[in-house]
Amino acid sequence: MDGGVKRGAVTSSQVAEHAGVSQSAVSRTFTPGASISPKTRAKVLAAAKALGYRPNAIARSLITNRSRIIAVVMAYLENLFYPDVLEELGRRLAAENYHVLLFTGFKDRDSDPVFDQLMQYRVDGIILASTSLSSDLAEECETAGIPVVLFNRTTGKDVASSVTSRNHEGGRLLGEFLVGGGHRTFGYIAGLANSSTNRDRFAGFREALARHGIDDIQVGTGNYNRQEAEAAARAMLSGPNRPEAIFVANDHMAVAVMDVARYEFGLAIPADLSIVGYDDVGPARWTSYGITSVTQPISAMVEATVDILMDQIASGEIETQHRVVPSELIVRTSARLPKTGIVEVDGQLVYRPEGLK
Amino acid sequence: MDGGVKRGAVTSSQVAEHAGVSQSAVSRTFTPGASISPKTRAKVLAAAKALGYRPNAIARSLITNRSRIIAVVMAYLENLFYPDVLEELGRRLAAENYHVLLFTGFKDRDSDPVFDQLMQYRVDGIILASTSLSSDLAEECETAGIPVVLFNRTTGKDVASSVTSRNHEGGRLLGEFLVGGGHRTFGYIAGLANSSTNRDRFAGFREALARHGIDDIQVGTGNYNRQEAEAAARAMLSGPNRPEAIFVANDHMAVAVMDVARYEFGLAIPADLSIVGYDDVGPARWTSYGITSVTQPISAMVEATVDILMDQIASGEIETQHRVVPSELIVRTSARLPKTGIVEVDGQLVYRPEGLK
DNA sequence: TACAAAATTGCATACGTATGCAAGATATGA
DNA sequence: TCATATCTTGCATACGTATGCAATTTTGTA
Repeated sequence: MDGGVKRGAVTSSQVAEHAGVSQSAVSRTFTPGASISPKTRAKVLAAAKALGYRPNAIARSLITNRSRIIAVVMAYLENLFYPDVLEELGRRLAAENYHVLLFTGFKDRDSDPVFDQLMQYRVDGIILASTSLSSDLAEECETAGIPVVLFNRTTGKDVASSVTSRNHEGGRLLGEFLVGGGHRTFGYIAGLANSSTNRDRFAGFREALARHGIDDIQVGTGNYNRQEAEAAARAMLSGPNRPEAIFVANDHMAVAVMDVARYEFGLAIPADLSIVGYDDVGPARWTSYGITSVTQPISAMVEATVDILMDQIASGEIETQHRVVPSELIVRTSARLPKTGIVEVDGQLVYRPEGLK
Repeated sequence: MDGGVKRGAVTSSQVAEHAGVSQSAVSRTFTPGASISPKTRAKVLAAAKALGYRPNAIARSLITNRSRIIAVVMAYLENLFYPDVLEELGRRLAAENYHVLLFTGFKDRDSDPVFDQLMQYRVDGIILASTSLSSDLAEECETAGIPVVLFNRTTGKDVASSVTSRNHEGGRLLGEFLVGGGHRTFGYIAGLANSSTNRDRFAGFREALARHGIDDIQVGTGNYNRQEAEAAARAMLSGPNRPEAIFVANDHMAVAVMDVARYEFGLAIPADLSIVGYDDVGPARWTSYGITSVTQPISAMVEATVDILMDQIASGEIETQHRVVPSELIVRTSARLPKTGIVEVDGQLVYRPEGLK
């Protein structure tokens, strides 16, 4: 309630006065490529240092119409895959001199107010890593000229760019791998029904099994949630026809399923039951689990995401792109092995059967 | 390169014209508590809706000198404790109508450029959850009037507010617990040497053991890093005097240590070796690990953090506060149990020995 | 040395919003 | 009904920076 007390906020005008130059000169000193002589530049820098000046990004944004802020929407971070992505995004965007405005910790259905908030900050781009985008919101971004990238998901319509890995192929590989390992009965613990990853992975899996004449797959639903996955595992394992192998739609759930199988049902893995997962996330690599899993190459996916954004921001043109990065089946100890197709790459065992691809 | 093409950015003036009122009226419509009649307010809202208007938070910040942005600095997210904190922060700050500008994915020693960046956005507050603050940076925040909270760490000097849990007491509790469990030889796998959490936890632990006449503790260093923790565990377990119990400075490392003990040394836990950790983070609760651990109450810690910030922002006065929230030793299966002191609370086993506290 | 070309500088203005102030409109009370 | 108090409203200005333009200085060339 005091108004004009000095709040330590040094302005370019103050620096200008202190250096005996115009405000323009100060601005040009901090604008790469602007026309400024080394002499005055030095004077300005000295004055800036003396006063502790930092350019005000807010004021700059107002006039340049560029905030250098990217909104990242990630409803939940429980699955370590997403923090890993976030960290890599932070790194890559910082390298481009962009910053991350993070929206997390909300229920998925409450994404509209979130969207409202991020639009108010005139972000230069939006990365959606957990929420789908309703098509009218996408349209609004389109007319507002804000590039949007769906990360690890796609929508049927061509409303926004997307970056995914080859989920269909990954599912197929896992199917081949399990059939090759001699399993005869199969289960699938699904992720969110309306997510593209879940659909694609399952479709590929089913396709592979069908190719070997297997059409019967027991299905449970975990919705990419630990507890629901545990419940689904209990139901599946206590049923009359326990499958010999289970594909769990991601590692986050697979870990939970494995604990249930081992400690609630006393099953040896992979002797009594094979489990495979997806994402190749941290815990999957830990010795206790050692989950055979399809890797989603975070670095490549993030790189593609930032690529698309930088491209669209620079050109001003928003034409949706869809990047699909390759992935690989990493072989560990949670599933019985096929006789052929396993090769060693960079010290890791990888499944690369002949004649697929 | 085109300049004035319509970029879909609707301004308050455009809304004003469309509604037949002044720009001031539009501003007042979107400013809670401003003087505006219901009639014109309705007109404005209608026009705003028709044009798809959203107030420009950037321009607003420029004049109000409030960005409603909180900078969160978290160098790495590998330890699930931090994503959990982040999610809760997102939730709590959103409730206060603040937003999170996240800085992550950088090396700890590169924090100065990070600091530079966040100061440019005139953030209303700073939460440091992974980096320590050099005292001159703290001073700069002080003079700039920006509140800073150190999360899960403190510094010796009183340079910034802090929120921690009772790390010293937690360490002591773990010591008592292990001694009560009949262990006679002890190891400690340390976190970062210069972190307050590491110092406090170890000091409490050592104090408890000393009270029982035990001064000899084998010490290895994991630096809160998985791989270093594994190496430290290997060294400690292959030494001539393998300890009966190991306190690992956080769960993130404890999980790794446990895998090494079980699968590289074939030790049964807790029969051959007891392990206790700290944080009570996700994986600690998974059946495969079941780590006996001191909980750090994320919700309470985040609440305290946001409290401090809101308080200081509202008052404009920055007097450093230090909040210490209570914690509890959660008993699971990774360590042998003492005969007394274990009680059940909300379906969880908790260690509450008599006569400590 | 003289002159053209290039580089540098300051002036003035714009970005989109909030807000003090005075004028106008409406409500209140007798 | 009128005088007074309370709301509303629009005008003008400010926030801190970037940038087109014209004026000025420096550089290059003959």
